[in-house]
Amino acid sequence: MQQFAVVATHSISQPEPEAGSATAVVQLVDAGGTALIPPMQVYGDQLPAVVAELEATHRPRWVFDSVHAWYPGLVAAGVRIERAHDVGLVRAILRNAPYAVPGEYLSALGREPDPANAAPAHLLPPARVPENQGELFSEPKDRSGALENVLAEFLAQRAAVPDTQRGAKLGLLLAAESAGALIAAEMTHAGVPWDVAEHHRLLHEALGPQVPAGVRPPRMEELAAQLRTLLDAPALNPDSPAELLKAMNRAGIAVSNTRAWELTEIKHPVIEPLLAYKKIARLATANGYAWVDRWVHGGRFRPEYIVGGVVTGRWASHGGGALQIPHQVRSAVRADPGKVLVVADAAQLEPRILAALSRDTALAAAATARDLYQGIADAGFGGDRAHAKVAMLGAMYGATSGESGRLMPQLKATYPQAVGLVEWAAAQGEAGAGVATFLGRGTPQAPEGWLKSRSRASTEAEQRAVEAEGRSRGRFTRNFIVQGTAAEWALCWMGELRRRMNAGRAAGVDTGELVFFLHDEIMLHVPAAQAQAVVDLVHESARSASELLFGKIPVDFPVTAVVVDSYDQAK
DNA sequence: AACTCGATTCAA
DNA sequence: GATATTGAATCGAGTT
Repeated sequence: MQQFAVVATHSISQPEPEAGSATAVVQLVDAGGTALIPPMQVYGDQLPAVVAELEATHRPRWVFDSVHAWYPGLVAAGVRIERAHDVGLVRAILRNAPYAVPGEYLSALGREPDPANAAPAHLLPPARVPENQGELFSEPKDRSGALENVLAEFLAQRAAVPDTQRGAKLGLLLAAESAGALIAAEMTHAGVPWDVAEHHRLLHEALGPQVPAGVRPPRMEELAAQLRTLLDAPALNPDSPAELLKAMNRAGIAVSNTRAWELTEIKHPVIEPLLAYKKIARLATANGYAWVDRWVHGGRFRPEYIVGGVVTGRWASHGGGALQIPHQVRSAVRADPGKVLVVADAAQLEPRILAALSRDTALAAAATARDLYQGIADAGFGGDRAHAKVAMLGAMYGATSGESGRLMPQLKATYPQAVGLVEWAAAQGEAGAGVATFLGRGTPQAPEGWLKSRSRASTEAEQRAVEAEGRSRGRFTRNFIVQGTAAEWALCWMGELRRRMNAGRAAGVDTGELVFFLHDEIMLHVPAAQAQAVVDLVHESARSASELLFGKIPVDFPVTAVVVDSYDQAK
């Protein structure tokens, strides 16, 4: 019989014997919500011990209003749990899930504003400060955090998942999302191993000796002086695009912006030092000494992951720019002595996802090639891989013009099912309708009055604007089904991997830690002796995730996994 | 002083 | 006339 352990700050119906001193309450229930043991009042910092005990004896699925609020404290105390249900994350999915059972719960969700449309997550106050064990589990004791309410919403959420094939997929999504929240907390706790000395060395190499904050590093200052001379602008601040643009125009360089990739086209003595300046300026401001001081502690970079933070279901992140660790500094991501990094990524995940989604047998056949784009090239582009790739990316992103747009008919002729699916998704979006991922994560509702404003446009400029907006939403829905389903695949991949690593650990093998995740790429920090075993788990998990999602279909989802000492050695 | 916005560059 | 998706983060420059 499946059991659930609900964790909350307090209980309404079971006032504490010693008022004000209990810091949490835990209730074990069955699938119908019936209590299996009396609710347990937890005092002081005893929650980790209580959770560890129940996990060992009952192995329940843990129900939290927010895993992000509760689990980091448990992980810090050395406690891990196998399964969870994150009421908040599930609420966010059900709000827009087209296959959910309509009813009172969904209606209630529909009546309140979607927080996803509110302020970005990083602007909201942090849910919890995992610094002080004593205060760790003392939330304000409002009704909304009460155990009865968490349990009631949990049961409503279970009831909202229909007992159908679609419901099974939705249930998988909800479980995977919650598992993701556990993984996110564990990864933040583990941290990316970061070699500060190596980072400082490469900064010194590129920028010159370290200077106080606010002072321009020596190599940048030298280049700035060159730029001032070459542009005959003695007061130029090259950090100001506006000033730079004016100075360049004055020097007879006809540009309308100062973007690096456009400057590469221009022949002028100033271009080379300018590009050099931009390159190291970016390094200094985004990942320089200040970045290391602020974000690397105890040899670990610990970004916070925001599960489901992107509409498509991808993760967002906060702190240190974890979604954009530049290749320039990846040599500083270095395994501890005796350990190695296992870096794995899913090769050409999104087009393979499209093949599976659309059941396009021709595209599936191309996907049996190790290099999918070469497979497409050989099938319909005369072996021209570059053309095949831009055409495919264009189909998934919604390119209408340029080379990619011109290649679209050719691609559609070869893969009518696949291209037809993304075109259908785009049409849905343009018509103001929504679409859903394979497991059933739906797009948010188009803004109120969106269609109305389309028909009400009077002037020609207004008309053009609403048409552009419609196409924009079409590109969004077109990409949503692919990016969102790819995110589901990645979530299942990690979930499967975590399960196997936990099993290994339970059997006494140190399988190391997941330390980083980025869309279709994972990094593990593992004892060198276990590297090959972990690589095997990574591959096994990918196969398992593919079957978990799609069943047995003729589409391969190969992953590459390499064992390295530092991140720059991976691909 | 704090906030907002555009420009830019980084990532998958 | 042209337009590809999703993000994070920093800076300068203008605003409140």
